[in-house]
Amino acid sequence: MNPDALRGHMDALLLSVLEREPLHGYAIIEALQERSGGALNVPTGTVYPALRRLERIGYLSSEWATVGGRKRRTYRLTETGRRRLEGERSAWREFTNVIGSVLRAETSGLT
Amino acid sequence: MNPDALRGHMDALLLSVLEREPLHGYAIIEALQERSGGALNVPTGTVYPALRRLERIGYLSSEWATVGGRKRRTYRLTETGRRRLEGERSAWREFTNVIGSVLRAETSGLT
DNA sequence: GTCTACATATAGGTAGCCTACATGTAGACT
DNA sequence: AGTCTACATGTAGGCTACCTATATGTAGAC
Repeated sequence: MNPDALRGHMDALLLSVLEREPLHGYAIIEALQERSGGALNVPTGTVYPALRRLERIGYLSSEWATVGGRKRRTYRLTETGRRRLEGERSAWREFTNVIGSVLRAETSGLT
Repeated sequence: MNPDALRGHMDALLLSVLEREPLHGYAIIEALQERSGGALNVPTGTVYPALRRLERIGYLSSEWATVGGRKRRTYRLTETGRRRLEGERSAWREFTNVIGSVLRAETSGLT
């Protein structure tokens, strides 16, 4: 997967994976792999800064937890984030329609 | 349309629009608008450098023409570019499948 | 004489994603 | 006791594609 292709879609992925339940960063990375059938291997250097950014702008909130002696920062969707996810979903649909309409180059207009 | 979303898909758009016939930059911009139903308004500062880049790496070739007193640089797909377009198309399908599979968050696994 | 459409081009800014590295715990295995 | 792997978070710095803004010029309409 060309890394640049993810540009501008990372937020949608992260918000989407947090929709059903709060998760910590490491678990988010695993969830992305699972849901994509192994295709998405997003590095920590991408995910952790992105989560912080999303928290900073109010789409996520986080709190620390200690599980089995290890510290986790668990992120959850805020109400704003949930609305944002809806926006991301419809933006995704529009995006695929637009690009798809160009790539599906019907050579013939009328027969 | 969020500009960042285009990242990594510009090449596919440009190659695709040149598939049926050679076009010059200005006409390419218009073709992208038409095919996308007006959604794609790609600025000249994006298109012209991208076309040069695609020529440099061998996907396009170009030649100057003068039409109605105006100079045009007309781009056409090379054989390599045509093969590349096929690659871009299948990459696009995979990309949308992967992202789509994450965004389509089926909350229930089995009923 | 001015305005719009046509037509190409580049310098410089922005920002998000990645690589590479740093840090630390827990548990298994030797 | 030492090593290795999985778990877990984080940052600094680089890359690069896309955009904004600007420059330059022709043709035709008004």
